[in-house]
Amino acid sequence: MAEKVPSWPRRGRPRQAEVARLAGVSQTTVSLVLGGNKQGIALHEDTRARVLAAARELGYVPDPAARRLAAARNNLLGVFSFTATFPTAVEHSYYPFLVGVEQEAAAQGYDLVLFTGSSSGGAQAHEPGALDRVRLADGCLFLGRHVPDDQLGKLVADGYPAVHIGRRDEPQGLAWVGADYVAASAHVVRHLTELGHTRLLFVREDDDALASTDRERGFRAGLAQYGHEDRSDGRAVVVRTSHPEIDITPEWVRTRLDEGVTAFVTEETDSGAVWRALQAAVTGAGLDVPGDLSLALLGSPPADLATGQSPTGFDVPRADLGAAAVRLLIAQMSGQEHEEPLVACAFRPGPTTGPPPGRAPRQDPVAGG
Amino acid sequence: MAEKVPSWPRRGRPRQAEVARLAGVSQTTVSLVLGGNKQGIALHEDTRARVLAAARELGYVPDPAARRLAAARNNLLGVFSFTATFPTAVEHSYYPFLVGVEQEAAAQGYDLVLFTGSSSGGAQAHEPGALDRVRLADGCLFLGRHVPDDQLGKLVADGYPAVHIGRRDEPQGLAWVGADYVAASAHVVRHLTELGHTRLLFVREDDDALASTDRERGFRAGLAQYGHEDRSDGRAVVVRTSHPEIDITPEWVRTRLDEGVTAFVTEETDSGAVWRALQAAVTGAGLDVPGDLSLALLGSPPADLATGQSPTGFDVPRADLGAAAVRLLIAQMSGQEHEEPLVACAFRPGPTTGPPPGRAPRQDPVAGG
DNA sequence: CGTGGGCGCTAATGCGGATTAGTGAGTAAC
DNA sequence: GTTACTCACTAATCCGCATTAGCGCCCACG
Repeated sequence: MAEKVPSWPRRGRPRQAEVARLAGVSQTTVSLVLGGNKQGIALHEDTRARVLAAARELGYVPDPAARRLAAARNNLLGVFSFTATFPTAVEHSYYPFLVGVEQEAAAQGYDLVLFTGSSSGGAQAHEPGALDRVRLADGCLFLGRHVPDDQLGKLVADGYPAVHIGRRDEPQGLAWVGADYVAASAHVVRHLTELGHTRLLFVREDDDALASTDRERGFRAGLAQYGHEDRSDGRAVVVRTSHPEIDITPEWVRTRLDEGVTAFVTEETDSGAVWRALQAAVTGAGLDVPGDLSLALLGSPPADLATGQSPTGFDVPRADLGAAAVRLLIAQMSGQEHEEPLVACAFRPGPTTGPPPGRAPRQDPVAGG
Repeated sequence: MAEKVPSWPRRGRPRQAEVARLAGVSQTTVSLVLGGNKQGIALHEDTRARVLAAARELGYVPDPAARRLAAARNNLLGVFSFTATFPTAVEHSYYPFLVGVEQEAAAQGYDLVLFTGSSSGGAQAHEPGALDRVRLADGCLFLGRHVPDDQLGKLVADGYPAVHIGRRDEPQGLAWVGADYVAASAHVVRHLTELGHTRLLFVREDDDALASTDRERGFRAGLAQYGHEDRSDGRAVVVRTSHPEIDITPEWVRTRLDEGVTAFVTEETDSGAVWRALQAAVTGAGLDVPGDLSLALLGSPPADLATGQSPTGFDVPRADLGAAAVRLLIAQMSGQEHEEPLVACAFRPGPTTGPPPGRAPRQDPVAGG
């Protein structure tokens, strides 16, 4: 009869038992010696040396699986995203986050496990139980808004360490890290104010993502803080549009300018539609930026427009967010309390803003700055 | 006395034993049901259902380490790169490969474990044993030329499933997948031949990377195959330069043209120096492409020049390579023999090639095509 | 009315290493 | 010459799961 011979592990790689035999000691002793004997058990120096020699001679390497089984942890952090983590379409890529995640994870001695919504032989993330796979890791990071609430909630309720990248309210108790859009947006308002602008207009798409809402809040807060409130005459400071390419025409822009608006602020979105429309309209109207008006973008321009110099605005520190998420997750795993979940965005000076027409930039610092 | 309670794992994560208790069966039965009962042991359908329900309710997920220890598989594929997997500098990014790796792995029901050279609490990849971490996964993909040979060789010798992305000779017996530069380069020669070019010049940097060597081989093979051999008068068909920006001047290009060269072929490199120099020289000489001469690039242009339309040449199918690597790895894990390790490059028509000056493109297919 | 044979399920064991509770030998103390 | 302790090391267990041998039970067959 054929011997039953396991395909892989039995080949070559020596066990502690083999080392023990060669050194003339027990497996326990080998484990002790190679494990550094943290429990301080008395061991003769000669024995130690013999074991070490034997291990070296056989080329012993511990089996990580066995080690982790015994140690009850695997030094693995999960990263789960509903969509492919590495989509072909670059604009939806999580890559920038992963840069930070990987660095921080590596620094903390963790490896990463990538779970994708479509993995596990066709199981989709919305199927019940699809998220359970992540339990394989010591803790898990979640990206994207499509992760199903109920399943995530269950993990959290079980006390499984989980951190969402991006602000998220839904599953109660879910930890998250997010960019401080409010402060960053207010900063842009401050910048424009310092340049001398007195009437700013925020143009946003008509959806209610938290990221959009936060930016609007920051914009309004900035207006209030930097003294735009009193100059307002009741006209809207924020406009919404669901069809930027239709609504935002050269005429529309001209009309706004006639009303006294000198600076337009808009936000980064998946499509970048508003930013595109605004640029097209301004160009179409034959206007000069920043000569005739200033433009600011709360976030980064769409990838396909990112070739030249970026417009004034701020950068979402995606790598920092990833790193912060890892730190928060690890803190959570070791039972520590939350760190600060908000990460500051970096203000980005740019060529699209300048003093309003016929006005020199203010030299004095704005109040409340 | 205080109960002995391990910090994390005992929390939340259910064991088969818990599932068994809930379902009112033994741990063995749970293992059988969840493991797909490959041994064909008779199990009542009701029992099966109860176990499944219990497992779902508890959110059971197998411990990969335990699974691996007991059965030697955990549906995890490793991805190891010496440098950070997500480097900040995009040009060295493994991203394109990962796109394919992730897709194929997901399709095959595997999750990915990312190992990095700098992980594991500061252990560096050149330290002995640094690569052993990958043994947690069922098999591992390796990227980059800096993976230490000796350690990789040891894994391979141990029969650990490993596949290198990119051709690699060094550790004996290491499987790899690579792009078929030879065929693709020959194809470019064919294309130029069909356009009517009779004297082609291959300009390459002075290094001996396998990728470069293969392209030259393909170029030469193409010359032979498409009938350039007999038209040769002994002049070099390949030139090497270690300082492209110095050697390749407008005058140099003019001289080559005077010698009868009508098409220049060069290759993708990290820096893209030859391609840059060639473009600069052609522009400097006031020559028109493809009116006065044709240019072809064996690979992709450097990222910063990739804005417009890409030159004639071919694309390295990085995503396909990643996917092929996964397939090869899985085949290896299941004991099957090697698949074809070479992946075809896609010929990329482009605006930089056309008929040579004063000559209409050939209408008849070339011989041997 | 044995008994052979599914059927449905479980006890027992092992994977490789970490940990805990000892065990035996030697020495010191009373 | 017991008792008391150290010292140096090991037997036994456990981690979580997969696998194997085998145990009752019920039915059919002779």
